[in-house]
Order: sequence, then structure tokens, then C-alpha cells
Amino acid sequence: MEKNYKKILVTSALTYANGYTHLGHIAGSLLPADIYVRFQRLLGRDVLYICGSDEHGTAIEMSAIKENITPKEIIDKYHKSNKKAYYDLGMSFDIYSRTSTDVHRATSQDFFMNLYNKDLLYTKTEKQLYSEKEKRFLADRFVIGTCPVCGFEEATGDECENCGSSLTPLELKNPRSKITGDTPVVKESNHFYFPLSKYQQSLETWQGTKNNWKPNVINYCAGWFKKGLQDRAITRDLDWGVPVPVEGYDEKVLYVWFDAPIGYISATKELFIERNNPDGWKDYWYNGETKLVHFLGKDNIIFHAIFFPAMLMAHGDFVLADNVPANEFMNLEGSKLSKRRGNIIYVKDAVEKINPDTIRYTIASNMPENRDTDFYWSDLQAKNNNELGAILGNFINRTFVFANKYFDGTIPPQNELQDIDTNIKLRLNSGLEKIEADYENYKFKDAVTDSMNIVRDANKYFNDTEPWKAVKENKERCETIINICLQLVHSFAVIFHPVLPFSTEKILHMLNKGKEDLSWDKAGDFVLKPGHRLNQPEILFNKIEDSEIEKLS
RNA sequence: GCCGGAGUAGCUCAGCUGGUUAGAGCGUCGGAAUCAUAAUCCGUAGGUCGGGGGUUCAAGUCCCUCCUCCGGUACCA
Repeated sequence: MEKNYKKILVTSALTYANGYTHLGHIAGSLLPADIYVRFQRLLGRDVLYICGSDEHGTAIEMSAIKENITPKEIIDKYHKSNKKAYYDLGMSFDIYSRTSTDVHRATSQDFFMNLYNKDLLYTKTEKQLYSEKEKRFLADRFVIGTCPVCGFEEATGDECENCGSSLTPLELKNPRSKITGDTPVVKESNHFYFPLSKYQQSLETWQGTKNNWKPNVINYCAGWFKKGLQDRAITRDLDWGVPVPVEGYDEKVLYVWFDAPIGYISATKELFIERNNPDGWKDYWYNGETKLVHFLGKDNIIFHAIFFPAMLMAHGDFVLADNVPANEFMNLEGSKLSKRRGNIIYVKDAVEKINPDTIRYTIASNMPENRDTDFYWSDLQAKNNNELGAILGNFINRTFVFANKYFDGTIPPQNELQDIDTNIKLRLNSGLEKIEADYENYKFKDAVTDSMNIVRDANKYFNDTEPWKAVKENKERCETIINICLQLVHSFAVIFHPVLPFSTEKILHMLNKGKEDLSWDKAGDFVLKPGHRLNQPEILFNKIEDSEIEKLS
């Protein structure tokens, strides 16, 4: 790392608990974050991985009304399901929390009051549409009416789908509620505003110091700066959310995008409460030597690179993000992933049918780091069969077969080394250096490619040294070869651990080694001792047949 | 409409501040090997870098314009 960070705090964008999470979420923010933290842990760094469900906002309240159930029922359902799916996919959160907890409510209200007490917030009264029938103010996109520009009759209060005009609800002709269809009335409402415009200069200065941010993030923000940041209302007329902790405003709640990012902080608090160290979270959030990294999809850039940092600046106590490595989107079979039913892959379904490591590997090797990418089931099949099975799995298997068949299931000694032996170790070490740089620079696709390329060379080493001949002609030579191949197997357990956590644990077990050998330091050295007894090998990646893929596509 | 991103081999994707014959994996075709989940390794072929114009000794890379796709557009998150 370019700076002497003592601690690393990693977040994945909170999952909105209004539906099942799909593979796009994994590709955008969950998987890169998990790979990153697993790598940092291998290096022995002090890292926390924070995520959770975002459970407030208009959309959840509206879903509850439509389905005639409570918001709580909705969030419970999706929080539980999504959390399980994430863990099934190997996400190694230190905590997966949610924003409906008491800790979060208190933390958000404290945050709000901190700004309120410093007189940073102001109130403003605006005219809004109010439904007498529903007894509620209507959010912009829950008002439907006729577009004043093109006459389209199904325009929503924020924009016209037909002509693309940006609208406000008051401009619509014949406005009506999207839920009940009744005609709303104009009513005034008073809200708190966050003075985002005042922080533009500080934000630009701050981002100016970031020379390793991805261009898409920098340019996107530059666009907003150029336009000029405007203050934002941070309270809403809803029933569902964190109540505004100010007298006279207790019927209102905090804007979901105000409280959601605070969720990263409250989840960290909750984690340390569980650890019986209630102040422990401060060591991370109040510490200028913490490296804070937000992983997210491109739809979230403004909130993590502009709005939340401004909130933190206003508050003053917290560390700001070191990086916001935003990914683009992953689509399915060439068309948008989340658009309509039948064209979506839920994580909960995928993990039931497919080896989670295969899912992780496929997504990681085609991660939308620079642009939108496509997920194909046929691609997953090819990656599983041709790379995971044929290259990695096969190398491990052919090595173990030799150890079992000719060396009684133990690690043979390493005798006199030849050039080809020292070369493969040099190759391993240069590969490790490259992969380490890949991970530190958020280049996960490169990391996967570079990792698998070492295994390709390991297979070449196996071919070139021909242990099946050596075992007959020169047993000592064969001992050395298989010793080295087993050392490489151990190295691969470490190297692939960020991407393939389940399989690498199996490899470690096959080697009869413990977690203490799962460290990046030990990946470059040949640490296995001759005579050490191995466990029985197992097939790590079963071949996926065409018929299975046809069922999934 | 406006802001940002993208369009590169049959397919999926790399190509930082412009610099010799544009790269990788898969797929294709040929070869070597036979220890291994018939799994490996080597080699071959494949592209007027979305269209057009410009700057430059030199452009996939910079500028202009057009087409197509994606995200945002401040009350969806």
C-alpha cells in the first residue's frame, strides 16, 4: 500500500431489502469486496468487511402498501434470504447487519443531531402533492400524470418515459396516485436540507488528492461538480424509516440515502458490541490511518463519492474513503439483468445448483471493471470445465495420484534441484508479485488470469519433467518432482483462496495442513516438510454437462 | 435534452500518460505426450480497433461529428 495504513475498512453497497439479490449485485460490489478482504487477510492485515440490508425508503413502504403487508414483513423476508445467499456464496463479512436495528436508529439520529446542533442544516417549505385518501405525501415517482411536454399520459413525477423530459410532480397534468389512482392535492411540507453546495470545494480538493481512483468515478464526479452541487432535502414524509429526532418533525423520517451509508458505521458498532468492546469501532472510523474502501456498482457513485463524504466532512470525526472502486454492470446472456422476469439469476437459486466457487470464479474472471460485461451460462460451463477442472483440478489430482501411488500418501523428499525446478519456483514468485499488485490495484480480472497462468506453467512443469518416466528410471528424481508439485499445490491453495474459498479449504485439508498455512508469505516458499502424511484427495470441480447448462439457460 | 461510460479477432474481454509486425482466454485447425476427471503442453489461423473527418513524423489511444448500447439526471435505491 502506498501509505502506512494500520487498518482497512471495507464495505459493499448495502443491499436494498425490497427483492432478492441477483448476480449483478455480486459482480458489482459483493464479490470484489470479498476477494479484496480475503486477500488482505492473507497478508495478515487488520481488515473489517461490513455489509448489510438497506431497509428504509419509499420503495419498501410502497411495496408494503401494494402487497397489503407491513414493511417489516418485507424486509425480514428479503434480509434473511439475501443474507443466507451471500453466506452460501462464501462472503466473509465480519458482520452483515441491517438498517432497522436500534443501534442504527440511534447512530443515524446522533449523526443528524450532530449536524443540527452545529446549525449546519436548514429547513425549507415546499409544495408537494398529498393524497387525502392515503393520508400521505406522494414521492415523485409515485405520481402519474400527463407530460406537459409531449402529452404522454403515463409520465411519472420525476420524468417522462416517452420524451425523456425531467419533470416535477407539480408540472404534471391530471396528476394521480400510482397506488390508488386518486387525485392528490397540493400541500406544503417543511423539510431539513443538507448544504451539499457548501462542500463542493472541499470535495473537489479531496478528490484531487486521489490519483488512483478509477477514471469512471473521477469523471462522473467531475460532471456533477461542473454542474454545481445543490443542497439536498434529507427528510421525507413517510411512516417507514428513522424518525427525525427534532420536536415538531417526529412525523417525518430521515431520507434513506442519509441513513443508509451511516449503516456502515452502525454495523461496525454492532460488531464491536457483539465482541464486548463497545468502543472498538472508533479505532476504525475515527482513525486517520484507516483505509476505508467502498465497493459498489456504478449506479451508486454519487452517494459514496459525493454525498456520504460530504456528510462525514460535516460531522468531522470520521475517516473519509481512500477509494471508491465502482464497477459497471453485469448483464445476463446479452441483455439487461434486472429488467424483466425470466431474465434474472437470483443468488439464492444459483448457489443451489452450482458450486459457489465456480460462480465466483466465472464472475471474477469477467468482472465489469471497465465496462458492462455479460454473464453466459455457457461461459460458466467453460470456465468450470476447461479452467477450474482441467487446469487447476487436474494438476492437483495428477499430483496426488503420484503421491499416493508411489510415495505411500506422504510428501517425498526434495533431492538435488535442476534448473527446471528452480525456474518453476522463480516463475511462482514473479507470479505472486504480479498478483499482489493486481489485488492492491483492484484489478481482479487480471488477478484471476495471472493466478491461472501459474497453474498452466505448473502443468507444463509436470509434462516436461515426466514423473511417470522418472518413477521407473530415477526414483529420487521423481521424489523431487512430486515434492515440488505438492509445494505448488499448497501455493495454489493460498493464491486462489480469495476467489475460491471453499475449494482452497478442501485443498488445505487434502494436504493435511491447517489455517496457519493459509498465508501469502508462505505461498512463495516451499514450506511442506517431507514425510508429512497427506489426506485422501477429492475431485474439486465436477464436469458440468451440456444438459445441465441447457436446463439453466 | 443534459452529464458520464462503452462499441477492439467467431465468442468473452485486456490494451496506463499516442511510438516498432494490435494482445489473452475460449472456440477452430495441426502437433507432442499418455501420470491425470480424455484431463495436459506446444504451435497455427482469425481483426480496414462502430461510421466519417481532422491534428501529428506517428492514433485503438488526442480533437470534431454521426450511429448504437449502458448508468445518472438530485423525491427509486
